[in-house]
Amino acid sequence: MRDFVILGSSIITPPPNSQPPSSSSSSSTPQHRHPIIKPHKPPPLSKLNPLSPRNNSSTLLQTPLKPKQFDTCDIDSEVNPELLANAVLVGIKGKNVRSVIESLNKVESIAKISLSTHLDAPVIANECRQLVTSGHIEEAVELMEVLSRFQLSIAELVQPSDILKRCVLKRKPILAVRYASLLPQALILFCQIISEFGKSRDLVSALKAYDVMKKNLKRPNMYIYRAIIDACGLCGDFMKSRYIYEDLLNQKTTPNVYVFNSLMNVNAHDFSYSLNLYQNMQKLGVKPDVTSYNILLKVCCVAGRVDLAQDMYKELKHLESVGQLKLDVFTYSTILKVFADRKLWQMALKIKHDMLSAGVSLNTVAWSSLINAFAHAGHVEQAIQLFEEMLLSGCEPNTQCFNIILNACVEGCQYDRAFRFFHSWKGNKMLVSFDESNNNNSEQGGMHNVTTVPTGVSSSHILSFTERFPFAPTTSTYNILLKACGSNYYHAKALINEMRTVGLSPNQISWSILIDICGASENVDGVVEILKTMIDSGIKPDVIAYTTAIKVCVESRNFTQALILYEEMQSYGTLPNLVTYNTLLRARGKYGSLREVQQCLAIYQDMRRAGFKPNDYYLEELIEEWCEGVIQDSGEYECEYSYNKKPEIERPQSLLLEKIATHLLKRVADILAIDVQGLTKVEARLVILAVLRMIKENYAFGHSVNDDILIIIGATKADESPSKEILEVQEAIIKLLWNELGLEALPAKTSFAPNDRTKLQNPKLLNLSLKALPADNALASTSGVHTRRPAVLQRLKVTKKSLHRWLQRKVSVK
DNA sequence: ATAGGGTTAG
Repeated sequence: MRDFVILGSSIITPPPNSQPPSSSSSSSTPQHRHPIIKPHKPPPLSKLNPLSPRNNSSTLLQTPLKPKQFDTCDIDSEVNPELLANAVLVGIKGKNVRSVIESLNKVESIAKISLSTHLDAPVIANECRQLVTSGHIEEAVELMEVLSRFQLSIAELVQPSDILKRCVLKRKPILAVRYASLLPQALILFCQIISEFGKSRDLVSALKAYDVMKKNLKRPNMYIYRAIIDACGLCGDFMKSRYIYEDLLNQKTTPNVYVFNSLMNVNAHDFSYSLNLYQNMQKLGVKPDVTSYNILLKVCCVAGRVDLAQDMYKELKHLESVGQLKLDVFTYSTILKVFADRKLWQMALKIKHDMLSAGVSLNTVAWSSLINAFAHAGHVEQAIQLFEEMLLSGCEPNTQCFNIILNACVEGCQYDRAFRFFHSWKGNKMLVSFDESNNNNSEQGGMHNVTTVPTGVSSSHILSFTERFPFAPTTSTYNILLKACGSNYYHAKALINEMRTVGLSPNQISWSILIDICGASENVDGVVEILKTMIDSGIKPDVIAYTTAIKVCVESRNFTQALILYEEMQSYGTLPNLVTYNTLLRARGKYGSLREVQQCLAIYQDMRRAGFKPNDYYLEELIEEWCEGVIQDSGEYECEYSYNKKPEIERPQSLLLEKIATHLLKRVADILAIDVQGLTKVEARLVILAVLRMIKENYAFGHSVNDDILIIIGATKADESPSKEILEVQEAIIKLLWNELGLEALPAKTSFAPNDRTKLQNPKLLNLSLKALPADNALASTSGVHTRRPAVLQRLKVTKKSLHRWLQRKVSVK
């Protein structure tokens, strides 16, 4: 490290008299007079480093290494160079690199000893290579560092890309930077180090390398900034890219257009942030280029903002017409995808026309997007026609393009046709062993005619073209084909096996589709088995796989298994998302027992805790079906469910459930009050309905209601109006009781504070309830004495009389 | 130097 810092800074701050490394006169400088190992005259970059994008690196490169100036020290300056050189070679050959390095470090100064004249460069180079290939990169780099101090050019010793790749593999960012610092093309290599770590998804190392580089760079280097920002994007850590950006701004450095483009690209999924970057860019006077606009179009695309994308496109077209900029094939491809995603095939066709009149020819990607617009819209024939047109225009299809055609067939429910294409492209080498007639009959549904009548001509036509092109199916191809299996589980399983025989492996998507297919026959056991197979084969089921499996359970009315999977996924660290919760709650109609409803409520609570917006719609449906549904067929439920059982409360930590539990555990005679304090209006509604259902069911067992029931809504300070939340809950409860259940609900005096005057003075509430609550005003105005109680309980009273009426009703009023 | 296309759950 100590050496590196010096070397690193020497790269960044060239001595005033230094020459660029590519300069042909460099060999005459005094630094380069050593005869055996060639002086610093780098070979062409392309040869030296296949990774480097350009040979002309003069703008990137700063200077050759400045030799380290050793401190004057007490080391023997009379060392015999020949002896030392010999010792070095012996040390190297004896694989004692440490001792070599130590020996060399003892040498005080190149002015006093010209060791290099005595060293045999090819031997050292060979040893260095061996050190690298045997994996001893630390020693190799250290040795090269020492050698570089003796003016020995180390550029030719080993392929830089080879060492760097090993450093990336071994996650040695600092070693990589140390090594790169020894070479004249250090800055190019710096960028490569960062991007290679990024590609191997090792952002930690990329950032370490970046930090070390930054410390040794005098000025911020835009290439390096762009590299680290892209690495953040590759590793999915867009937040890091933002910190780097802020760091730049804090240094009062203005990023260039490339850095801004990379930033926008990495943050493309955050619409407002990207737009903000674009605005800042303009504020700082950085002129956007076509790429900037292309990325902004992509931002609109991922945000699903077709409107904005269209506006932008029009604006760009205008800029083009006044000669300010030229739209390229990327621009057109992106806008094509915008339309393809929305199935706007007419608009996509218009873009194709625009391209042709602008003289921009469609490439494979543009064709693919165009075809996909038709595929998504279910227009199989047009998609295939365009595919042929593409082939005729001389554009070569690739696997993704083939996949789009296969998917077009699948989205058009022409499953058989998808398989025919697949097999013809594959040259019929691998037919899956399944009964094709069975597939035809069971999978085609209403589209059966399509697969037999008009397709023959078109398909064989395409065949004649596509035979010339290589078709290498990928996992995506097989996933599309899996969908083409419809509900034929055996066919799907055969495809999964086929994947393995062609060297592909099923991914999460493959397994999810298989789960879905298996579930079509309500085969819950099969689904559980697939999840197990998935885990055994090293693929962790993701949210979608679990949610699909849960969907199968729910649709097969196996709520218990659904809950097991729900628990299992969390124990494996896979968090349920909104879809998962909705899938579980969607099963509301399938629930009957109190316990199942409670489990459902627990899920609802989990959902809220996980930060998802409670889905009132599902919840209200749940309650309606559970509570009011029972009212409708009140004659049957006694035998169906046992209400003497104590309900099992699974999550006592949940406030809602806790409250429901407290109420439901009480015997009917004890139910005097329903406490809904701290609950939202939806939750309060739930608790009340749950208690009412309990009462109703107990009534069927012969227990009646002996008193009014109080509903405690919340506490209010004596001199203040009830909070907005309390009033909202109260309003909802009154609405529920009066309008939906036909129960009589009146404000109840509280024992804490006799003055309830403020309670119903909220105009909103008055509007809603006064006409239904004739007793209310009288009650509120009776008391005139202010007390100084700290809290007033906001309560409603449900009258015994109305409860009796409600209990005796056989059919719901709804 | 940066940017574009295909497959999964409600």
